[in-house]
Amino acid sequence: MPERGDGTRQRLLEAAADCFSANGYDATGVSEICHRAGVSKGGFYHHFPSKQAVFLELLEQWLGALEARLTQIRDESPSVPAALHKMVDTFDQVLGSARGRLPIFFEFMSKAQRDPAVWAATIAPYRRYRAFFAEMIRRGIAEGSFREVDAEATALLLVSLAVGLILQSLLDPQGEDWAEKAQRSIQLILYVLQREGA
Amino acid sequence: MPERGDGTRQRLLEAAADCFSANGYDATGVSEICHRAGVSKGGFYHHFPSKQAVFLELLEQWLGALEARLTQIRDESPSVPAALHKMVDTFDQVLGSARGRLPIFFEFMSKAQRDPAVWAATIAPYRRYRAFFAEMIRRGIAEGSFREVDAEATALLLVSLAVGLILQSLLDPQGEDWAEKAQRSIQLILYVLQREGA
DNA sequence: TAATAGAGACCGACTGGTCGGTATGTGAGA
DNA sequence: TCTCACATACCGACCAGTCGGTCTCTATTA
Repeated sequence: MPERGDGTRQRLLEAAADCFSANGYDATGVSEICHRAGVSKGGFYHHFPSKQAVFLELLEQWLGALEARLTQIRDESPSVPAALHKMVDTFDQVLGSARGRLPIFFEFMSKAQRDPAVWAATIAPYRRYRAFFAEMIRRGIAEGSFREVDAEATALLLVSLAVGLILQSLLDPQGEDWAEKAQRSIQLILYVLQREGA
Repeated sequence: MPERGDGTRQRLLEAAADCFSANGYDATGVSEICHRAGVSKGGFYHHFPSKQAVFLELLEQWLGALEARLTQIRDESPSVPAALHKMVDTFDQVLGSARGRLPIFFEFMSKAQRDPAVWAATIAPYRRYRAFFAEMIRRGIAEGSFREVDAEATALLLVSLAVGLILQSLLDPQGEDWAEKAQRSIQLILYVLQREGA
């Protein structure tokens, strides 16, 4: 049962996400968020202690959703390579559906450099991602899909590649078919992982 | 022959770079830059039309220097794989020496999303990087070091990897030995490129 | 059931301070 | 004396956060 103020709170969060995406954190005023949500300034500060609190909550939502999606794909896939491929397949979905929201990503990174609170909120899930993929690699080795590679190093490679691709696709959205590029790159990596090489 | 005001201008640029690195673009006030440079606000606006102009000039300097360094390494190396390895070797140098300055990187990206001027200044050199590496790959194929891969796709892979590694090393500086990780990753890629695989 | 008291939701004017940028002044060199 | 390189003082806009107050819903009591 939704509490009385939950709708307002949610509207504020969504409005904030829109504004931050469109204009960036610093350039977005609290009053702008309020206007968009149809809430007064007082209402805003009733629900959130500060502008940054909204920012952090959005960060948590976003990273959490991504992790949930990845976990879901992993659990639905028959094998580790299949799961990785599936993740790449949804790459452009992720990019497409959240296109407008992704620019906040940079904002997070940028802020994380300076603000310990943001840093903690960013680095923790990020390390979980690395651990998540390392675990996948280990599983792949166990199930016989992969050679006996260094799981941590390979996970780092995968995450780096993903991060780099996302970053570039953000920077230059219509420059390339990013999903296809991602597809190719991951295939190359998988090829190396799977083969019995020297 | 240095003009009368060149020293001041340079001091302003350096002060701005320091401030932007330490606190970010938005959080840095023009007066802060002026104070650090020992110049008045009038002096600042005598040399630069706006705060953004300084930002753009720094961006240009930074990207240009990186490109020059890469070109130098390429021209000094006996073969393409050697050049790539050398570039990776200097990876931690780049990270280390410019550690403090690199966070502006995010700022650039962040701003490039919204500001056409910054976008243009960012995307142009970035595309040159991709072309630069594609050309290197092609050269590697010509000299017999590499298999006949898709040069553009491989260049994208390399750049993505580099970007991803840089980004992560910025986010989590003392988490890993990033130079070594980079080393490993690039070796993996080179291994694939060089071998005569199926 | 009706009156009442209180708590949480929300309003919007206001504040204290900051910041980018400008207008004007000034001293030194040509 | 004229110009260039800078200094000083200042403006107007803006913005995060505050504060006193109102409205509405709910729980209690008579």
